[in-house]
Amino acid sequence: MNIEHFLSKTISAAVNQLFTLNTKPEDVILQKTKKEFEGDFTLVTFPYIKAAKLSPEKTGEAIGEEISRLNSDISTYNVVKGFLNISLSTSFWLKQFKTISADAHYGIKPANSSGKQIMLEYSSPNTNKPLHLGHVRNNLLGYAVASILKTQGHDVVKVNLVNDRGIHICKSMLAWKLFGNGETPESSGLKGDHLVGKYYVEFDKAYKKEIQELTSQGMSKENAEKQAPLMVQAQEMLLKWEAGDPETIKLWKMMNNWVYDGFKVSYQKLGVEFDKTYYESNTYLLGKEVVQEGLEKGIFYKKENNSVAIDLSADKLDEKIVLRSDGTSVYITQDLGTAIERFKEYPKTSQMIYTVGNEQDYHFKVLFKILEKLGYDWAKECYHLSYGMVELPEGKMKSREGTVVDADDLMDGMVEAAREVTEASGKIDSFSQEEKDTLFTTIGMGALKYFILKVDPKKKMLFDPKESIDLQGNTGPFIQYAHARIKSILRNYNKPTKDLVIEANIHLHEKERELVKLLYDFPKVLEEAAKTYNPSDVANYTYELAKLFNQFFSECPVLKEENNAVREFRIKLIESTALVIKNGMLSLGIEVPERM
RNA sequence: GGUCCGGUAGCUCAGCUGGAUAGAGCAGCUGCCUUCUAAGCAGCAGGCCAUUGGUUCGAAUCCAAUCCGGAUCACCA
Repeated sequence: MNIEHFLSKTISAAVNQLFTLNTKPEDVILQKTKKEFEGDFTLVTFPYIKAAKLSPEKTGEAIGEEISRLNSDISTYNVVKGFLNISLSTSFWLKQFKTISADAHYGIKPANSSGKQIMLEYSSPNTNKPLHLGHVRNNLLGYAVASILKTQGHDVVKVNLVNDRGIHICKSMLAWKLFGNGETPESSGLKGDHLVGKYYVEFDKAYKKEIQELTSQGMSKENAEKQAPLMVQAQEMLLKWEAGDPETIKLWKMMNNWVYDGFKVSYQKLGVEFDKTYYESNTYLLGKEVVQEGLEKGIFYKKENNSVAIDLSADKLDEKIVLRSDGTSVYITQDLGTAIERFKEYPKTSQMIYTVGNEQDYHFKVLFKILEKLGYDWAKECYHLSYGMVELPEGKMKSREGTVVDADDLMDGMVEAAREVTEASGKIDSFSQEEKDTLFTTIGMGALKYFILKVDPKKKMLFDPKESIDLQGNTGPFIQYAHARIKSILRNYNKPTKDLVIEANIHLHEKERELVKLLYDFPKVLEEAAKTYNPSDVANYTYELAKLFNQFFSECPVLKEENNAVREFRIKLIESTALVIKNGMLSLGIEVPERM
């Protein structure tokens, strides 16, 4: 039921006949007719005027006449300069809509029906600090892309790779040991991840002070950074950890568990989840065999100092070290090992997607290239879902310096803002307290999620904490509101809608026709978003649909419509609209309320 | 310096596989609630699409150069 395709066929047949051309249907470029003009689809006639030996207008007329003759679904056409605007008949659109409204899963393919399994990694936090706005973008983006891929029938395995080891955790541990006085989440009343983050900041403050003292004594900045007692101690702690020192491991486990307790709460508020969680403490040694394998295949080479490297200069990626001279792994070694391990663990997986910020673009180019050179055929299916940084008006966020927008604060603030607006409206006075709280969360989180997801992932985005996220206009709550309005009408109707018949001979209001046309686009939008890993397509589409519904709502009565056939069509129309809004939003990880 | 990404209304963003008069929202100004939810609708105002050249019947969109901003080029992760 691809309309463009069958129109293209008609058009190519027409131009081939008229102008003795050999155009294929896929060469015909159709676009949606702009709002200011009458029509459903537009053909630009310039490409044909040469063969036609006619003016653009006459060419358009000729094609229009011929396709109307060939295809009875084309009701009228008009020509404006070099543009042929084609209108399909109302009965044709109603036929399309009948199919749409009969499909309870319109646009959504059955679970696991594609036969393709995709592993998608996202979130991947460090355990030395709480989540901030940057992580929020990562989590929401990863979860949304996973959901969108699921609408295409793919089996998506969501994985988290927790960075639970390394020097940064040792910094928090050391600071807690030195300055913490045994403080715990219970004793401080702080959420575990926030408590650990507090000591990460403490470390940095004390460390900076040490550096300053040393440099004022005449030491170079570089040396001071290395020789500051705190840094030396942190390094020692890391060595102890790697050696399995019981006391260090005990401290590490305790503090990491505080963090996990905290993350659990944040993840739940964000509404994200994972099928599998990996920990770097288990994977950081992986990849050494891979290096051996690469050496044997001659893909890697040993340098004089015993480190192992690969030359990627032919691919414009320079030389890259894959093993240090002391034989230990670098970051990319782990990633190589982990990737290979995962494909062994999930043999059905044919693609791996990494949701990681664009500051690591280079890293992933190198990673995929090495995997390819090692001969893993799935390497070309690996994809770096690279997203832009979230910036504040004063620039990048820095955890160490505390210039971050905390994820928990942000979420709580949004829910609170939703509460204020909702209570002021007085529309939910009959709700129970529990229903109210759920609604505030739905709206507040809807606003936050939509705000982030409507922006093209590739682009960096700006967030100004002084200007709170809007609840009006192009926002999540605007879309949620349209859904709630429809549900309200359907509640008032209070009868089953299943047996309502869509009559073929009703006249369509302009907004009704637009709604049908826009609903028709939904499956393509999801498909495209899945193909390009871009939730913003779905977000923008859903907003367009909600806006169009609001226009329809103010111009067309539903329950008060006196003509039976029209009224019943409208009920079906808004029912499908609500379903598409809901499924569009759910594919972004955003809930829609029945009432608000 | 090399590579990559970006520069569209006062602000935040769409549009970028070339097509008609460049779109939304916010902020500002006007109207519209005794009628299915006004978190809404209708309207006004706001633009040398960074600059310059090129390709084309046609360029915000493609190409080149320049300017501005950011990222990256570790035996860090």
